[in-house]
Parts: sequence; C-alpha cells; structure tokens
Amino acid sequence: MKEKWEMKRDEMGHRCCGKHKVKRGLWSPEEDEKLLRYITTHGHPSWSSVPKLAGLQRCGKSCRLRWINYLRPDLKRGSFNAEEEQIIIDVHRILGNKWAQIAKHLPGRTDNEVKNFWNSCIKKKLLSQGLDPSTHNLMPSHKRSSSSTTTNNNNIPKPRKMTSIMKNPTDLDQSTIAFSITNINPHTSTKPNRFKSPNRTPISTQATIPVKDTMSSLLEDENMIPNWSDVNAMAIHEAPMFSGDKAVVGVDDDDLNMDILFNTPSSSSAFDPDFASIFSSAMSIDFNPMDDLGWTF
DNA sequence: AAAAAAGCCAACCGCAGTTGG
DNA sequence: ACCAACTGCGGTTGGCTTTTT
Repeated sequence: MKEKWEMKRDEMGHRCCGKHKVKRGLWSPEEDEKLLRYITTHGHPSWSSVPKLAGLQRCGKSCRLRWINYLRPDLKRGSFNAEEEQIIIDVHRILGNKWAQIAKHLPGRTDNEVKNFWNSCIKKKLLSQGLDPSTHNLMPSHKRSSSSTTTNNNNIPKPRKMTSIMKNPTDLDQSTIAFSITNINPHTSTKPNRFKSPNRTPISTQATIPVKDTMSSLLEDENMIPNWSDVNAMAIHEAPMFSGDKAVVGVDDDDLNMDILFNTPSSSSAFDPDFASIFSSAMSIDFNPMDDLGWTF
C-alpha cells in the first residue's frame, strides 16, 4: 500500500520529464529485462527516447542510470578488494570527490559504487586512523605525541610530513616524470646538486629499479613509507608508464627538499599523467624523521 | 523477541556543461 | 547569439537489511 506522499509523487512525475507520468523507485526484473534487451539490440543514441522505444514508463535519465549502475555487462560485481580500496584512497587524495574520475581507475566499477563505498567504509576507516577524509592529513587531535617526531633538543619542530608537487608535465620530456618532495628528514640529506629538469641539470644519483605493476607494492608498510631499497615504478591499469622492465630513478636533495626524477628506458615513450599525479600523491605521507628510510642509491 | 539504531546502497535531484537547431 | 534539450556528475535521500540494545 502506497503512502499518500508516494501517490502524489508518482502523479507528479520527474522534473526532468515534465508532465509525463513516469514510474519511480526500484526497478523490477521485467523493466530490467526490457531495458537490457533494448540497449543490447539498439544501443542508446538518445536516452530520452529509450523509455518510449523500450516500452518503459521511466524517464530517460532513470534508464541511463539503471544501465550504467546495474545492467551494463562489463560491471564488476561484489565488494571492493584491498587493491581497489587503495586506488580509491590514492586517487581521492589527488582529485577529491571526483567519483567519476576515480571510477575510471577501477574497471567495472561505477562512480556511484565508488561514492557509496567511500561514504560507508573508507571515510570511517580514515577517521578511525585519525586522518581527515577530505585532506588525507592527520587531524590535529590525532597527532602523534612522541617527542622524537615533533621536536628536537632545541625545541625546534622537526619536519614529519612529506609533501610532493608534480612538476608541470609540459616542462618535461615525455619519458620523464619528476616531482619534489619537500620537508624531508634533514638527517638523510646528503646529496648536493638539486636538479630541476632533465633538460637543464644532470641526474646526480641514479638507481635502477624493477618495474612492478601496482601502486600498493611501492608502499610497503602501514605508515606508507616507501621501501626504497625495492622501490617500484608502477603502471596503472592498461596505461603502463614504462614499457621496459627497468626504470631509473634519480634522486637529489638539499636540507629539506628532495627532487625525484624517473627516467624511463629509452625505448619507452608515453607515461600516464594520472599515474604521475597519483604517484606524487603517494609521496604525501606522514613521515617520521627518526626512521631510517634507507635512501640508498 | 522486539524495538531502535546503524549500515548500506539504489535511485533521485538539481546543477553545470555540451550540443544542435 | 540565443535557447532548449540532452547528458554527466556529485550530493542527497529513502528504504531495506543488519546489528545492537
């Protein structure tokens, strides 16, 4: 039995559909069947005409949503796995609530799904870790109290945050990625001669590293501190950054800043700008300067 | 066992950008 | 250049399910 407000709502129809009387609410299996059959045989050149042609009393917008979020054959069902969760967190750190763009990094997932997963699970998880879900930074109330991470003997605050800035990709060779990490641990600053761009300054230090295929493999421990003895350049999905199986990392730093440059093998060409920003973001980590990070190159 | 609260997610709303007449 | 229709997106809602009291 419908409530009064539901009756009234159904009479009114969608705003987007004007006076047309359309059905709302959950889709029945019969409606799904009609829509699925129509789209698979005719496609959807115009969503607004789909309901009429498919014999549905829905608005085009509703049909589109149903197709995108539920009926599309390439949809991945089931809950998100750990890798997908990490990708969502990493990309969200860069893009914010750009659910559609985040979903593009997760084949078979919809923006709605990602958004719901974020709001129902990830957000709470971050909050429980003391991280602000919108900035991904530690919330003031959760700052670690350990003196070694906040002050030194002279009571001067120690840097404990690494932030990174993607350099303007247009400045760079297509096969190169460079970005800065600022505020790094002064104790590990041993290398002079910062470089700004591969075209202007040679790399002062290099290391050949294996290329693996996931972002998460870079971040080895729960504090997301990269294990640089086995640092990985990674490819995101179908757009691999490096075509070779090795990449070269150049590192240079001064007291509080470190520039990192990835040189791809000479044979490789394109790199994924999204990857660059994600990787850059991954370097925006909570950082304990007393940890031995092993910047060994 | 029942009621209340919390979790989850499908679907809707409204805005902004795009397109075509 | 203007306007209406269409499309895509992010925010929000509402209702079903699960968990807690």
